[in-house]
Amino acid sequence: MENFSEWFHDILENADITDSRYPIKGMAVWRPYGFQIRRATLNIFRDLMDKEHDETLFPLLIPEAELAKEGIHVKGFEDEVYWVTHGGQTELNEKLAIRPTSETAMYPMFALWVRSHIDLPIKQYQVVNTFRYETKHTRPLIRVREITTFAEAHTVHSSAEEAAEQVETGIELYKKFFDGLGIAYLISKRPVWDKFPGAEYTMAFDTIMPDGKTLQIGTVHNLGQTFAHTFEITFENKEGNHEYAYQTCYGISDRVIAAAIAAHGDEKGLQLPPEISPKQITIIPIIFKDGGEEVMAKCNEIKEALEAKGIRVQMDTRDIRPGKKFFDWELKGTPLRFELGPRDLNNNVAIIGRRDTGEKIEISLDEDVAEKVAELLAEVEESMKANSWAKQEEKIVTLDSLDNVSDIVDEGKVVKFYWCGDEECGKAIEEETGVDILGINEEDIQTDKVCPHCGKPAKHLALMAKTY
RNA sequence: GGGACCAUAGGGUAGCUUGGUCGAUCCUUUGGGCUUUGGGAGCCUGAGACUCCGGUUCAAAUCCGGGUGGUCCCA
Repeated sequence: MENFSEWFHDILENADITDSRYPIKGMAVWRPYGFQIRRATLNIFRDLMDKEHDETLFPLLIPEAELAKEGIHVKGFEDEVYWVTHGGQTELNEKLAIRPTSETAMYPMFALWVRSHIDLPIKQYQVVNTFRYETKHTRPLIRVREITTFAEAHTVHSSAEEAAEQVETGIELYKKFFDGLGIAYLISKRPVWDKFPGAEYTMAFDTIMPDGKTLQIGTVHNLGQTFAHTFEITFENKEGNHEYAYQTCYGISDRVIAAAIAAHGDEKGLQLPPEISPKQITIIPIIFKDGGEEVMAKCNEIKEALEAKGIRVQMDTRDIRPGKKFFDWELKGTPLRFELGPRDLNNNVAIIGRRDTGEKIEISLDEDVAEKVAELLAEVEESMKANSWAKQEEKIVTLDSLDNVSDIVDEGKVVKFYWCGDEECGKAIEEETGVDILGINEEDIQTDKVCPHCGKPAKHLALMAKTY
């Protein structure tokens, strides 16, 4: 994968995931195959979220007055908001913003819903599309003007402690989610100058793309009482006093799918973790002029046995040569392939091919094929995950000096270094090296090391990288 | 925020410098037909493009201006 950008662009097109030729910059069509991947991904996500939250749906449009209420927040988004100004030919009295994110849509409602500590906590999420007028060059799934899959959770609590705990819960949820997709990640606390506009602090998940640039794939924000003050979200506590609520919010987006594609893909194409692959195994009957019926009959029997076990299976009966089918399904990333031809039938065996290792495994037809496939799927999943983490490990270097950091990052590395944590020092580092500080990877560490930039005692282990 | 480059069938390209030979090249894709089928099949026969608007000119895929879209670099 010499040129990741090019590879990524081609794979979206060739594997029928999205079509970015839609005539609006930064907006693309989810094609059926891609949509199935997206749906499977969301199914996993919803299963996780539903244990902790209620799913809701808020309107797409936000009155200008609400959006403008929270000054710091609006400043972070004002240059990228789309506005609805007309209804038909009539100019609206008040402009309506198309949500860039939903805090200002949700929180006025939270203010109505929260009266007493009994009403707390509120934990809700929604999966919606959001719009941002990106001015930088857009990239499908990574930097888009319509984020088609914006999964945002918002919580309200009666104490700062509880909100802080919720941040940890959010992090744990996302860990499980990314683990399920076999995506390796780095967790860091974003520098103060890079936190979510209006948040007290931001915890972020980044994954390292094949070219060494990092991609932010999830964030968890502790909002403190900032928005509660702005939107008057107050509750009566047990003592009968009115108090401002504490909030968190956290979200993931289309980028998760980009990360899954990038984490596992190779020269042959896509490689999907069994969890999100629309089909987990493809049966390819090898048919000659004679003896086709027996092969088909056996394939159908196997298909039913696999379905009975809850395995997502398809049979490719197209009238083309088997080799073409192999290439097609390797490109589309199906984890396993099942081949059966007359020769196999005579020997009472079949071949299972693994997409991840390329291995061809001969199995006896007397075996419990469905059981064997289920085992293999589990193995593939584990091995893809391990592989992804191993690749990430190779790309991280720990440095004592930042002298060559720019060159090292250009070689596709992510840098760990001991840092004092000071804002001015951090900004100076970014300025002088041209590399971003992702954030603090490990806090309050005990070390004799000093900050390589300012020489003060190091307090944290921080991460630096080129970012998407 | 600043800059560079690019736009030809569904995808990838040749042609543009020096306007006419373009009725536009090749690969892929694709409809129909026959033979095939254990790693991208072969033959026959069809289909499919000069990004948009304006300008220069006897003549524009080719030159000029702008729009839109794309790619990349720097902050």
